[in-house]
Amino acid sequence: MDSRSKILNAASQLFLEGGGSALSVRAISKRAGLSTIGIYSHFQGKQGILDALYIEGFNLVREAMDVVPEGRATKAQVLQSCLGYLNVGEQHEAHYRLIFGESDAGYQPSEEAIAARNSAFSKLVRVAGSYLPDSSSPAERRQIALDVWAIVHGYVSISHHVTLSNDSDLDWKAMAIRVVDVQLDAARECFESVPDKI
Amino acid sequence: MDSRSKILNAASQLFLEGGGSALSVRAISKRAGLSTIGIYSHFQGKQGILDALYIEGFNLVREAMDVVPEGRATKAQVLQSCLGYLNVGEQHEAHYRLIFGESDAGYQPSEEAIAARNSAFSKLVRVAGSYLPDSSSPAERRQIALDVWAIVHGYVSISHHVTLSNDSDLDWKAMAIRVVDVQLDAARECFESVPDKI
DNA sequence: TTCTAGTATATAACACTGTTATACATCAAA
DNA sequence: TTTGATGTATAACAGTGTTATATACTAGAA
Repeated sequence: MDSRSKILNAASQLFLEGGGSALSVRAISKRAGLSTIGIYSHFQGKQGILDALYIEGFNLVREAMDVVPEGRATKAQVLQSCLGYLNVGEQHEAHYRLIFGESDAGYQPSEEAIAARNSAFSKLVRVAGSYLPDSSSPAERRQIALDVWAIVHGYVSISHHVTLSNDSDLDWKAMAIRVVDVQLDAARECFESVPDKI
Repeated sequence: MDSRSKILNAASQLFLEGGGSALSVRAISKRAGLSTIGIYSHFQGKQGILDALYIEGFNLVREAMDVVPEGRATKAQVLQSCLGYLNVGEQHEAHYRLIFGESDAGYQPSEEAIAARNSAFSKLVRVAGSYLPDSSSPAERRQIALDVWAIVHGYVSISHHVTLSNDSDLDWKAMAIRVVDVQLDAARECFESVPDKI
């Protein structure tokens, strides 16, 4: 295995084990059995490592939402896609926190990393938008996608920061799905009302 | 002015100017014209400084939502309270990011800080819950409050991390209010349906 | 007034962080 | 064999939070 792969593997391991605070340059190089210098020759320092993990995180999100076929989608399919997002937020907390700047206050995603983020959002736009009538504009599709994103992200983020209640049976993922469900209905009513009246 | 106040003022200034990354122990003490040691005698180190700012942040949120009188509230009043929350997210970004762990990955709020958070959430429960019928249970009130919190937080958080669109006229606060509006109607219908059928 | 106790402040150091200048080793091509 | 380039290691620099030690100052008692 080449040094670049060794470093990336070591970084992923440490990140999964201890989150962003466990990701020091020296810890990575020690785990990889190499010197610190490789992180600066193979990557652009710690920024490069974080970029790689950031991209990995958004790829997880994009793949988790990728359960809807091309063309029109049913509401159940859209909600399934949201559930995929919520599962990533639950199961890959470290990656998710990195995406929203909770792992390293100084980290700013590179252009490539932002491209990965936009790619995931495009997926969301297509999925959420595919529930709207064919007459809907791109702006309307982006609108509903942004609404869905804000809602599911809100629940994921709060679930990470607050022990939600004494009742451990409180299912925040189901709550998020229910809110999205209501919102999808509202959006469809709103956007369909005009054509219906013709 | 005593040393404790000097330190807290200096910390607030630096935090507002440059966010969490500008908050180093040495920078605070330099700004305050004192030695670093005061931060450890008057506060519990950097943790203590962050606690003070964390509490300040949640007090801002609680006060911003405090526009609803005791007893039953109109929907407009609830939405006004949400707008207060959204304004804090917009105007006090540094405090808001600290609350959600985006300023210092290692920071864990103390008991006192968590009490301030719970106090703000209690306010939200009372406000959002006051829109429900009197027959609603405490669990239902906490439920709708958590929904509202997740929604408004979702928009605030995303507005901090993504340049939302090419269209700068995209008003994410109005979007959040609209989603909360829809959700309040849905919740009221849901909880009122049973008594209606009696 | 002088001595003492206790508190507040300052200095310097420790262990850590990301980063980089320098030096060394390895290997392919001339 | 020599040259050049590439990859790696060591050590250092500037920064971080923290703390042990030493100093100053102030209040109260003899």
